[in-house]
Amino acid sequence: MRIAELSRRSEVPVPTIKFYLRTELLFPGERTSHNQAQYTEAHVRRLKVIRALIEVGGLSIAATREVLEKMYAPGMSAVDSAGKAQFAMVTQRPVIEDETWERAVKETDALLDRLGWQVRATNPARQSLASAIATLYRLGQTPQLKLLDDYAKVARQAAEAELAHLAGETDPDAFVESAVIWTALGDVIFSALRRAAQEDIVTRFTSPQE
Amino acid sequence: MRIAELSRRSEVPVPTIKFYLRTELLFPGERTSHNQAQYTEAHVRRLKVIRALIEVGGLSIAATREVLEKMYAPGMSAVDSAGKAQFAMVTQRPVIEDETWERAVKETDALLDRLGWQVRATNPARQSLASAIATLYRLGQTPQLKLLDDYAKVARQAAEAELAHLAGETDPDAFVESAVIWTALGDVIFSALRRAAQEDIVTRFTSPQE
DNA sequence: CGATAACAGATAGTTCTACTATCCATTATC
DNA sequence: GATAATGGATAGTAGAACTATCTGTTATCG
Repeated sequence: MRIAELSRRSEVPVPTIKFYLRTELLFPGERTSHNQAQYTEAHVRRLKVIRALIEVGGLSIAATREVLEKMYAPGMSAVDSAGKAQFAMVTQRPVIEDETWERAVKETDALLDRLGWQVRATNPARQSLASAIATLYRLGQTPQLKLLDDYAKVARQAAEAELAHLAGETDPDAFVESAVIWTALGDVIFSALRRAAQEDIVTRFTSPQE
Repeated sequence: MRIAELSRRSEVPVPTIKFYLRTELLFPGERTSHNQAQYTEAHVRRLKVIRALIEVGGLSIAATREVLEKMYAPGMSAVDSAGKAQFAMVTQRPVIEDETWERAVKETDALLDRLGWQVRATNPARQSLASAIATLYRLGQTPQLKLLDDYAKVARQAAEAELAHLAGETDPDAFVESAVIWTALGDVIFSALRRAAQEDIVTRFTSPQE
Protein backbone atom coordinates (compact mmCIF):
# COMPACT_ATOMS: atom_id res chain seq x y z
CA MET A 1 0.00 0.00 0.00
CA ARG A 2 1.05 3.60 -0.42
CA ILE A 3 1.36 6.25 2.25
CA ALA A 4 -2.16 7.62 1.89
CA GLU A 5 -3.67 4.24 2.61
CA LEU A 6 -1.25 3.62 5.46
CA SER A 7 -2.39 6.92 6.91
CA ARG A 8 -6.05 6.01 6.52
CA ARG A 9 -5.63 2.55 7.97
CA SER A 10 -3.55 3.63 10.94
CA GLU A 11 -5.38 6.92 11.54
CA VAL A 12 -2.06 8.74 11.68
CA PRO A 13 -1.73 11.86 9.44
CA VAL A 14 0.66 11.58 6.49
CA PRO A 15 3.04 14.33 7.75
CA THR A 16 3.26 12.51 11.07
CA ILE A 17 4.11 9.24 9.33
CA LYS A 18 6.83 11.05 7.40
CA PHE A 19 8.11 12.47 10.65
CA TYR A 20 8.18 9.01 12.21
CA LEU A 21 10.07 7.70 9.19
CA ARG A 22 12.59 10.53 9.43
CA THR A 23 13.20 9.95 13.11
CA GLU A 24 13.41 6.18 12.61
CA LEU A 25 10.47 5.47 14.83
CA LEU A 26 8.94 3.65 11.89
CA PHE A 27 11.01 1.45 9.56
CA PRO A 28 11.00 2.51 5.88
CA GLY A 29 8.80 0.94 3.23
CA GLU A 30 10.21 -1.02 0.33
CA ARG A 31 11.32 1.37 -2.39
CA THR A 32 9.90 0.68 -5.82
CA SER A 33 11.22 3.80 -7.50
CA HIS A 34 12.74 7.18 -6.80
CA ASN A 35 9.65 8.54 -5.15
CA GLN A 36 7.59 5.52 -4.33
CA ALA A 37 7.61 3.01 -1.53
CA GLN A 38 5.35 0.18 -0.55
CA TYR A 39 4.09 -0.19 2.99
CA THR A 40 2.74 -3.35 4.51
CA GLU A 41 0.46 -4.62 7.25
CA ALA A 42 3.52 -4.59 9.48
CA HIS A 43 3.66 -0.80 9.09
CA VAL A 44 0.02 -0.42 10.03
CA ARG A 45 0.59 -2.59 13.05
CA ARG A 46 3.71 -0.75 14.10
CA LEU A 47 1.99 2.60 13.86
CA LYS A 48 -0.83 1.36 16.07
CA VAL A 49 1.65 0.15 18.65
CA ILE A 50 3.51 3.46 18.49
CA ARG A 51 0.33 5.46 19.01
CA ALA A 52 -0.74 3.25 21.89
CA LEU A 53 2.57 3.63 23.68
CA ILE A 54 2.65 7.38 23.16
CA GLU A 55 -0.98 8.35 23.65
CA VAL A 56 -2.20 5.87 26.19
CA GLY A 57 1.00 4.70 27.79
CA GLY A 58 2.30 8.26 27.98
CA LEU A 59 5.77 7.39 26.67
CA SER A 60 7.91 10.01 24.98
CA ILE A 61 8.98 9.52 21.39
CA ALA A 62 12.54 8.84 22.54
CA ALA A 63 11.41 6.18 24.99
CA THR A 64 9.11 4.66 22.39
CA ARG A 65 11.95 4.44 19.88
CA GLU A 66 14.14 2.71 22.40
CA VAL A 67 11.40 0.29 23.37
CA LEU A 68 10.80 -0.59 19.73
CA GLU A 69 14.50 -1.07 19.07
CA LYS A 70 14.86 -3.48 21.96
CA MET A 71 11.57 -5.14 21.18
CA TYR A 72 12.49 -6.20 17.71
CA ALA A 73 16.23 -6.62 18.13
CA PRO A 74 17.25 -9.79 16.31
CA GLY A 75 19.16 -12.63 17.87
CA MET A 76 17.65 -12.44 21.32
CA SER A 77 15.26 -14.63 23.17
CA ALA A 78 11.73 -13.32 23.55
CA VAL A 79 12.18 -12.98 27.28
CA ASP A 80 15.41 -11.02 26.90
CA SER A 81 13.90 -8.68 24.32
CA ALA A 82 10.89 -8.06 26.51
CA GLY A 83 13.16 -7.44 29.47
CA LYS A 84 15.30 -4.92 27.60
CA ALA A 85 12.21 -3.17 26.30
CA GLN A 86 10.88 -3.06 29.84
CA PHE A 87 13.97 -1.18 30.95
CA ALA A 88 13.52 1.43 28.24
CA MET A 89 10.03 2.19 29.47
CA VAL A 90 11.12 3.62 32.79
CA THR A 91 11.70 7.36 32.63
CA GLN A 92 15.10 8.02 34.11
CA ARG A 93 15.58 11.26 35.94
CA PRO A 94 18.81 12.75 37.21
CA VAL A 95 19.31 11.86 40.82
CA ILE A 96 20.19 14.24 43.63
CA GLU A 97 22.64 12.28 45.73
CA ASP A 98 21.96 13.64 49.17
CA GLU A 99 21.55 11.92 52.49
CA THR A 100 17.87 11.25 51.86
CA TRP A 101 18.70 9.52 48.61
CA GLU A 102 21.24 7.25 50.30
CA ARG A 103 18.63 6.32 52.85
CA ALA A 104 16.07 5.62 50.15
CA VAL A 105 18.50 3.39 48.25
CA LYS A 106 19.21 1.42 51.41
CA GLU A 107 15.49 1.14 52.03
CA THR A 108 14.94 -0.11 48.47
CA ASP A 109 17.73 -2.66 48.73
CA ALA A 110 16.41 -3.84 52.08
CA LEU A 111 12.89 -4.19 50.70
CA LEU A 112 13.93 -6.25 47.68
CA ASP A 113 16.19 -8.30 49.93
CA ARG A 114 13.43 -8.92 52.42
CA LEU A 115 11.20 -10.04 49.60
CA GLY A 116 13.94 -12.26 48.23
CA TRP A 117 13.39 -10.89 44.74
CA GLN A 118 16.11 -11.30 42.18
CA VAL A 119 16.33 -7.89 40.61
CA ARG A 120 19.50 -6.81 38.85
CA ALA A 121 21.26 -3.66 39.99
CA THR A 122 20.80 -2.34 36.45
CA ASN A 123 17.02 -2.53 36.56
CA PRO A 124 15.87 1.10 36.42
CA ALA A 125 12.91 0.15 38.57
CA ARG A 126 15.32 0.23 41.50
CA GLN A 127 16.17 3.84 40.87
CA SER A 128 12.60 4.75 40.23
CA LEU A 129 11.54 3.18 43.48
CA ALA A 130 14.35 4.82 45.40
CA SER A 131 13.52 8.25 44.08
CA ALA A 132 9.87 7.89 45.06
CA ILE A 133 10.88 6.76 48.53
CA ALA A 134 13.38 9.61 48.80
CA THR A 135 10.60 12.02 47.89
CA LEU A 136 8.38 10.59 50.60
CA TYR A 137 11.18 11.14 53.09
CA ARG A 138 11.68 14.71 51.92
CA LEU A 139 8.00 15.36 52.44
CA GLY A 140 8.14 13.91 55.91
CA GLN A 141 6.00 10.95 54.94
CA THR A 142 7.78 8.07 56.59
CA PRO A 143 7.23 5.23 54.14
CA GLN A 144 6.05 2.57 56.55
CA LEU A 145 7.63 -0.76 55.91
CA LYS A 146 4.31 -2.49 56.18
CA LEU A 147 2.73 -0.45 53.44
CA LEU A 148 5.69 -0.97 51.12
CA ASP A 149 5.62 -4.68 51.82
CA ASP A 150 1.89 -4.78 51.13
CA TYR A 151 2.38 -2.89 47.92
CA ALA A 152 5.12 -5.28 46.88
CA LYS A 153 3.00 -8.32 47.55
CA VAL A 154 0.22 -6.85 45.51
CA ALA A 155 2.55 -5.80 42.69
CA ARG A 156 3.88 -9.33 42.52
CA GLN A 157 0.39 -10.72 42.20
CA ALA A 158 -0.30 -8.33 39.35
CA ALA A 159 2.92 -9.34 37.61
CA GLU A 160 2.13 -13.01 38.11
CA ALA A 161 -1.35 -12.60 36.71
CA GLU A 162 -0.10 -10.89 33.60
CA LEU A 163 2.76 -13.29 33.02
CA ALA A 164 0.32 -16.18 33.32
CA HIS A 165 -1.71 -14.42 30.68
CA LEU A 166 1.33 -14.05 28.43
CA ALA A 167 2.43 -17.65 28.89
CA GLY A 168 -0.31 -18.66 26.45
CA GLU A 169 1.54 -16.88 23.67
CA THR A 170 3.73 -19.26 21.71
CA ASP A 171 4.95 -17.03 18.89
CA PRO A 172 8.04 -15.16 20.18
CA ASP A 173 7.28 -11.92 18.33
CA ALA A 174 3.71 -11.85 19.55
CA PHE A 175 4.96 -12.60 23.04
CA VAL A 176 7.32 -9.66 23.09
CA GLU A 177 4.73 -7.33 21.67
CA SER A 178 2.11 -8.42 24.16
CA ALA A 179 4.59 -8.08 27.00
CA VAL A 180 5.44 -4.52 26.02
CA ILE A 181 1.83 -3.51 25.48
CA TRP A 182 0.76 -4.98 28.78
CA THR A 183 3.59 -3.36 30.66
CA ALA A 184 2.73 0.07 29.29
CA LEU A 185 -1.05 -0.21 29.49
CA GLY A 186 -0.92 -2.18 32.72
CA ASP A 187 0.33 0.92 34.50
CA VAL A 188 -2.61 2.90 33.21
CA ILE A 189 -5.15 0.20 33.98
CA PHE A 190 -3.80 -0.39 37.40
CA SER A 191 -3.69 3.27 38.24
CA ALA A 192 -7.31 3.69 37.14
CA LEU A 193 -8.43 0.65 39.10
CA ARG A 194 -6.65 1.90 42.18
CA ARG A 195 -8.46 5.22 41.98
CA ALA A 196 -11.76 3.48 41.43
CA ALA A 197 -11.11 1.26 44.43
CA GLN A 198 -10.21 4.31 46.51
CA GLU A 199 -13.54 5.89 45.75
CA ASP A 200 -15.42 2.71 46.57
CA ILE A 201 -13.61 2.25 49.87
CA VAL A 202 -14.11 5.86 50.89
CA THR A 203 -17.79 5.68 49.97
CA ARG A 204 -18.32 2.59 52.07
CA PHE A 205 -16.34 4.07 54.91
CA THR A 206 -18.26 7.35 55.10
CA SER A 207 -21.74 5.95 54.41
CA PRO A 208 -21.74 2.28 55.26
CA GLN A 209 -24.91 0.72 53.88
CA GLU A 210 -23.51 -2.33 52.10
CA MET B 1 11.64 34.88 55.13
CA ARG B 2 12.42 36.52 51.81
CA ILE B 3 12.51 34.96 48.40
CA ALA B 4 16.22 34.10 48.44
CA GLU B 5 15.82 32.05 51.56
CA LEU B 6 12.65 30.43 50.25
CA SER B 7 14.62 29.44 47.18
CA ARG B 8 17.46 28.02 49.24
CA ARG B 9 15.18 26.12 51.58
CA SER B 10 12.99 24.66 48.84
CA GLU B 11 15.78 24.14 46.31
CA VAL B 12 13.72 25.86 43.66
CA PRO B 13 15.44 28.69 41.69
CA VAL B 14 14.17 32.21 42.33
CA PRO B 15 12.94 32.77 38.73
CA THR B 16 10.98 29.54 38.97
CA ILE B 17 9.37 30.63 42.21
CA LYS B 18 8.41 33.91 40.55
CA PHE B 19 6.98 31.93 37.67
CA TYR B 20 4.97 29.78 40.08
CA LEU B 21 3.67 32.91 41.80
CA ARG B 22 2.66 34.45 38.47
CA THR B 23 0.81 31.36 37.39
CA GLU B 24 -0.84 30.99 40.79
CA LEU B 25 0.70 27.63 41.46
CA LEU B 26 2.09 29.14 44.63
CA PHE B 27 0.08 31.51 46.81
CA PRO B 28 1.63 34.99 47.31
CA GLY B 29 3.62 36.00 50.36
CA GLU B 30 2.43 38.67 52.73
CA ARG B 31 3.30 42.07 51.35
CA THR B 32 5.23 44.32 53.72
CA SER B 33 5.95 47.08 51.24
CA HIS B 34 5.89 47.91 47.56
CA ASN B 35 8.63 45.47 46.71
CA GLN B 36 8.85 43.20 49.65
CA ALA B 37 6.94 40.15 50.74
CA GLN B 38 7.34 37.67 53.53
CA TYR B 39 7.20 33.95 52.88
CA THR B 40 6.56 31.30 55.47
CA GLU B 41 7.14 27.64 56.21
CA ALA B 42 3.89 26.99 54.40
CA HIS B 43 5.51 28.30 51.22
CA VAL B 44 8.50 26.02 51.64
CA ARG B 45 6.20 23.10 52.20
CA ARG B 46 4.02 23.93 49.25
CA LEU B 47 7.00 24.20 46.94
CA LYS B 48 8.22 20.80 48.03
CA VAL B 49 4.82 19.28 47.35
CA ILE B 50 4.70 20.98 43.94
CA ARG B 51 8.12 19.67 42.96
CA ALA B 52 7.23 16.17 44.13
CA LEU B 53 4.01 16.10 42.10
CA ILE B 54 5.71 17.48 38.99
CA GLU B 55 9.07 15.74 39.07
CA VAL B 56 8.30 12.42 40.63
CA GLY B 57 4.59 12.11 40.07
CA GLY B 58 4.93 13.35 36.50
CA LEU B 59 1.99 15.74 36.71
CA SER B 60 1.80 18.75 34.42
CA ILE B 61 1.74 22.24 35.90
CA ALA B 62 -1.92 22.59 34.97
CA ALA B 63 -2.84 19.33 36.70
CA THR B 64 -0.75 20.27 39.71
CA ARG B 65 -2.50 23.62 40.00
CA GLU B 66 -5.87 21.92 39.89
CA VAL B 67 -4.85 19.35 42.46
CA LEU B 68 -3.62 22.07 44.81
CA GLU B 69 -6.80 24.10 44.37
CA LYS B 70 -8.99 21.15 45.26
CA MET B 71 -6.65 20.05 48.00
CA TYR B 72 -6.86 23.22 49.98
CA ALA B 73 -10.38 24.32 49.06
CA PRO B 74 -12.04 25.62 52.21
CA GLY B 75 -15.38 24.38 53.52
CA MET B 76 -15.00 20.78 52.49
CA SER B 77 -14.44 17.62 54.43
CA ALA B 78 -11.00 16.10 54.20
CA VAL B 79 -12.35 13.12 52.33
CA ASP B 80 -14.16 15.29 49.79
CA SER B 81 -11.10 17.45 49.20
CA ALA B 82 -8.93 14.40 48.73
CA GLY B 83 -11.51 12.95 46.36
CA LYS B 84 -11.67 16.08 44.23
CA ALA B 85 -7.89 16.33 44.15
CA GLN B 86 -7.77 12.69 43.09
CA PHE B 87 -9.93 13.47 40.10
CA ALA B 88 -7.64 16.27 38.98
CA MET B 89 -4.71 13.90 38.92
CA VAL B 90 -6.00 11.78 36.06
CA THR B 91 -4.85 13.04 32.69
CA GLN B 92 -7.93 13.36 30.52
CA ARG B 93 -7.48 12.76 26.85
CA PRO B 94 -9.98 13.42 24.06
CA VAL B 95 -11.88 10.27 23.29
CA ILE B 96 -12.47 8.77 19.86
CA GLU B 97 -16.03 7.53 20.03
CA ASP B 98 -15.91 4.57 17.73
CA GLU B 99 -17.30 1.09 18.07
CA THR B 100 -14.26 -0.09 20.01
CA TRP B 101 -14.70 2.68 22.53
CA GLU B 102 -18.35 1.75 23.09
CA ARG B 103 -17.29 -1.81 23.71
CA ALA B 104 -14.59 -0.72 26.13
CA VAL B 105 -17.04 1.44 28.08
CA LYS B 106 -19.43 -1.50 28.37
CA GLU B 107 -16.57 -3.69 29.48
CA THR B 108 -15.56 -1.12 32.10
CA ASP B 109 -19.09 -0.77 33.41
CA ALA B 110 -19.48 -4.53 33.53
CA LEU B 111 -16.23 -4.91 35.42
CA LEU B 112 -17.09 -2.34 38.07
CA ASP B 113 -20.56 -3.83 38.32
CA ARG B 114 -19.22 -7.33 38.71
CA LEU B 115 -16.95 -6.10 41.47
CA GLY B 116 -19.82 -4.27 43.09
CA TRP B 117 -17.73 -1.13 43.43
CA GLN B 118 -19.45 2.17 43.95
CA VAL B 119 -17.71 4.46 41.51
CA ARG B 120 -19.43 7.61 40.30
CA ALA B 121 -19.92 8.12 36.58
CA THR B 122 -17.92 11.33 36.93
CA ASN B 123 -14.80 9.58 38.19
CA PRO B 124 -12.22 10.08 35.42
CA ALA B 125 -10.74 6.71 36.31
CA ARG B 126 -13.65 5.20 34.38
CA GLN B 127 -12.64 6.97 31.22
CA SER B 128 -9.00 6.24 31.75
CA LEU B 129 -9.76 2.56 32.18
CA ALA B 130 -12.04 2.48 29.17
CA SER B 131 -9.46 4.09 26.92
CA ALA B 132 -6.80 1.59 27.97
CA ILE B 133 -9.20 -1.27 27.31
CA ALA B 134 -10.20 0.24 23.97
CA THR B 135 -6.53 0.42 23.04
CA LEU B 136 -6.06 -3.23 23.91
CA TYR B 137 -8.96 -4.07 21.63
CA ARG B 138 -7.52 -2.00 18.83
CA LEU B 139 -4.26 -3.86 19.17
CA GLY B 140 -6.04 -7.17 19.05
CA GLN B 141 -5.17 -7.94 22.65
CA THR B 142 -8.39 -9.31 24.00
CA PRO B 143 -8.42 -8.07 27.56
CA GLN B 144 -9.24 -11.31 29.31
CA LEU B 145 -11.82 -10.90 32.00
CA LYS B 146 -9.78 -12.96 34.39
CA LEU B 147 -6.76 -10.74 34.15
CA LEU B 148 -8.80 -7.58 34.62
CA ASP B 149 -10.54 -9.12 37.61
CA ASP B 150 -7.21 -10.15 39.08
CA TYR B 151 -5.87 -6.68 38.53
CA ALA B 152 -8.90 -5.17 40.19
CA LYS B 153 -8.59 -7.39 43.22
CA VAL B 154 -4.99 -6.47 43.56
CA ALA B 155 -5.68 -2.75 43.05
CA ARG B 156 -8.27 -2.88 45.79
CA GLN B 157 -5.77 -4.41 48.17
CA ALA B 158 -3.32 -1.64 47.40
CA ALA B 159 -5.98 1.00 47.99
CA GLU B 160 -7.02 -0.65 51.23
CA ALA B 161 -3.46 -0.82 52.45
CA GLU B 162 -2.85 2.84 51.79
CA LEU B 163 -6.13 3.99 53.25
CA ALA B 164 -5.38 1.99 56.38
CA HIS B 165 -2.09 3.87 56.47
CA LEU B 166 -3.87 7.21 56.10
CA ALA B 167 -6.47 6.42 58.74
CA GLY B 168 -3.84 7.16 61.37
CA GLU B 169 -3.84 10.80 60.32
CA THR B 170 -6.13 12.88 62.52
CA ASP B 171 -5.39 16.38 61.28
CA PRO B 172 -7.60 17.02 58.21
CA ASP B 173 -5.02 19.09 56.33
CA ALA B 174 -2.32 16.52 56.87
CA PHE B 175 -4.75 13.82 55.81
CA VAL B 176 -5.53 15.49 52.50
CA GLU B 177 -1.89 16.19 51.80
CA SER B 178 -0.87 12.64 52.58
CA ALA B 179 -3.68 11.29 50.45
CA VAL B 180 -2.60 13.34 47.47
CA ILE B 181 1.07 12.53 47.87
CA TRP B 182 0.37 8.83 48.22
CA THR B 183 -1.91 8.78 45.24
CA ALA B 184 0.69 10.42 43.03
CA LEU B 185 3.73 8.59 44.33
CA GLY B 186 1.82 5.35 44.77
CA ASP B 187 1.54 5.06 41.00
CA VAL B 188 5.28 5.42 40.65
CA ILE B 189 6.08 3.03 43.48
CA PHE B 190 3.64 0.47 42.26
CA SER B 191 4.85 0.65 38.71
CA ALA B 192 8.44 0.18 39.86
CA LEU B 193 7.53 -2.74 42.08
CA ARG B 194 5.61 -4.36 39.27
CA ARG B 195 8.63 -4.17 37.00
CA ALA B 196 10.88 -5.50 39.71
CA ALA B 197 8.46 -8.38 40.29
CA GLN B 198 8.37 -9.08 36.57
CA GLU B 199 12.11 -9.46 36.48
CA ASP B 200 12.12 -11.72 39.49
CA ILE B 201 9.39 -13.94 38.08
CA VAL B 202 11.04 -14.20 34.69
CA THR B 203 14.40 -15.00 36.30
CA ARG B 204 12.90 -17.79 38.35
CA PHE B 205 11.01 -19.09 35.37
CA THR B 206 13.96 -19.26 33.00
CA SER B 207 16.55 -20.47 35.50
CA PRO B 208 14.73 -22.11 38.39
CA GLN B 209 17.20 -22.61 41.22
CA GLU B 210 15.30 -20.99 44.08
C1' DC C 1 24.41 58.63 54.88
C1' DG C 2 25.61 56.39 50.83
C1' DA C 3 26.95 52.38 48.25
C1' DT C 4 25.53 47.94 47.37
C1' DA C 5 22.48 44.21 47.28
C1' DA C 6 17.94 42.25 47.14
C1' DC C 7 13.30 42.58 45.85
C1' DA C 8 8.50 42.46 43.13
C1' DG C 9 6.59 42.63 39.01
C1' DA C 10 6.60 43.03 33.98
C1' DT C 11 8.13 41.50 29.71
C1' DA C 12 10.72 38.91 26.69
C1' DG C 13 13.48 35.03 25.49
C1' DT C 14 14.86 30.02 25.61
C1' DT C 15 14.75 25.05 25.19
C1' DC C 16 12.52 21.00 24.24
C1' DT C 17 9.02 18.07 22.38
C1' DA C 18 6.01 16.61 18.96
C1' DC C 19 4.36 17.51 15.39
C1' DT C 20 2.63 20.44 10.64
C1' DA C 21 3.34 22.79 6.46
C1' DT C 22 5.50 23.88 2.27
C1' DC C 23 8.19 23.01 -1.56
C1' DC C 24 10.24 20.43 -5.29
C1' DA C 25 11.39 17.11 -8.48
C1' DT C 26 9.62 12.97 -9.76
C1' DT C 27 6.28 9.18 -10.68
C1' DA C 28 1.38 7.37 -11.09
C1' DT C 29 -2.92 7.46 -12.79
C1' DC C 30 -6.96 8.68 -15.29
C1' DG D 1 -1.19 14.98 -21.32
C1' DA D 2 -3.27 16.96 -17.27
C1' DT D 3 -3.82 16.07 -12.60
C1' DA D 4 -2.77 13.91 -8.38
C1' DA D 5 0.24 11.53 -5.28
C1' DT D 6 4.75 10.60 -3.54
C1' DG D 7 9.51 10.86 -1.04
C1' DG D 8 12.63 13.78 0.82
C1' DA D 9 14.30 18.16 2.41
C1' DT D 10 13.60 22.18 4.97
C1' DA D 11 11.20 25.27 7.63
C1' DG D 12 7.62 26.55 10.68
C1' DT D 13 4.41 26.01 14.73
C1' DA D 14 2.27 25.32 19.29
C1' DG D 15 2.58 24.33 23.84
C1' DA D 16 4.97 23.43 28.08
C1' DA D 17 8.10 24.77 31.54
C1' DC D 18 10.97 27.44 32.65
C1' DT D 19 15.01 31.40 32.51
C1' DA D 20 16.74 36.07 31.80
C1' DT D 21 16.59 40.85 31.77
C1' DC D 22 14.91 45.21 33.05
C1' DT D 23 12.86 48.77 36.06
C1' DG D 24 11.93 51.17 39.88
C1' DT D 25 11.95 50.54 44.63
C1' DT D 26 13.42 49.04 49.35
C1' DA D 27 16.84 46.90 52.68
C1' DT D 28 21.03 46.60 54.68
C1' DC D 29 25.65 47.23 56.03
C1' DG D 30 29.79 49.80 56.80
